[in-house]
Amino acid sequence: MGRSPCCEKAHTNKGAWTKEEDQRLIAYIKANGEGCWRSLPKAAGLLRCGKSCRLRWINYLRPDLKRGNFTEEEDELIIKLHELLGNKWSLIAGRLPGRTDNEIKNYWNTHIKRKLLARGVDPQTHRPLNAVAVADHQQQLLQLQVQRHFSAASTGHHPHHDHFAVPSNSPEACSHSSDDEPSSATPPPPPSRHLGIDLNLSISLAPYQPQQEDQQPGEPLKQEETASGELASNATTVCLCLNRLGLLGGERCSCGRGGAPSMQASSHMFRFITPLDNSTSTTMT
DNA sequence: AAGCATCGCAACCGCTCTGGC
DNA sequence: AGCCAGAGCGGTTGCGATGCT
Repeated sequence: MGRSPCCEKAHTNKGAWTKEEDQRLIAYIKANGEGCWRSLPKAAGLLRCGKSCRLRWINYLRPDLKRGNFTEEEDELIIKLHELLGNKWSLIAGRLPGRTDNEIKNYWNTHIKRKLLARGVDPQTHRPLNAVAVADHQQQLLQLQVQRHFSAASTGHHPHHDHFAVPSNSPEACSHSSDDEPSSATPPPPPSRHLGIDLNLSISLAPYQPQQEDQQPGEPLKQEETASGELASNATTVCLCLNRLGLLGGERCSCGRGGAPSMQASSHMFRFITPLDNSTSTTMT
């Protein structure tokens, strides 16, 4: 049977958008907001498919887009995020306010790849080129875990509205021993960090908060403490670490964020703390 | 100046995921 | 449970701009 096409291709324009089309789209979205892309072109008087309208808006016309060159700090952040997430451009874009997945993807392919190669680093594995073959398997495992974790958790809203940090590679990122049993000799985990960036995974229903002015690039976001009052008080963090998702055999989580992950109306923050050690990788099939 | 090669980015395509029925 | 529409994502393509011969 097959799916009906997203638009009536015979009667739609293709190729570059004209100024007039842009104006129509902007005017319509300003008046009516985003949503229902399929019906938007007709309503806005555009001979475009809804998908094309969405892309044009998200990648080019959105008022909060930051046009212009990427900074050195953005470069490094993209590299670090890519090392952890792989080609999950929308997730990476979620950490770069004003940048789109498409923009980052293009920038990666045209600039950063070359930059890494010049450094003697493989752009896919982020390992020294001569060590790529050896490390390839391990890196793929790490990326697979992270990607699966994200895909299980972050679907449903535009990445621009996601606030997340990167999951930890540290097995200690979240203790998965029982609350009831005193935890083993393992000391309380340090703030989860990896490659110099915050490794706590938080997805918020609230819009992404840009880094604070005084915050250094690559430094963990301080949203919970610094996004002051409103967000901090409203953001009930819900633990969604893997064992609560049933991926580690249902052990009880003792990360202190868990409890019953009741999705209260005030629960605007979801935290993912993932133990990504070798033992878990085998369970995540 | 013309022709060709390369680069960079906007846009498209095909697929997956999700939610509603 | 299965189907379908809508939305979103990542890979790829097309084409204008730029550089080189």
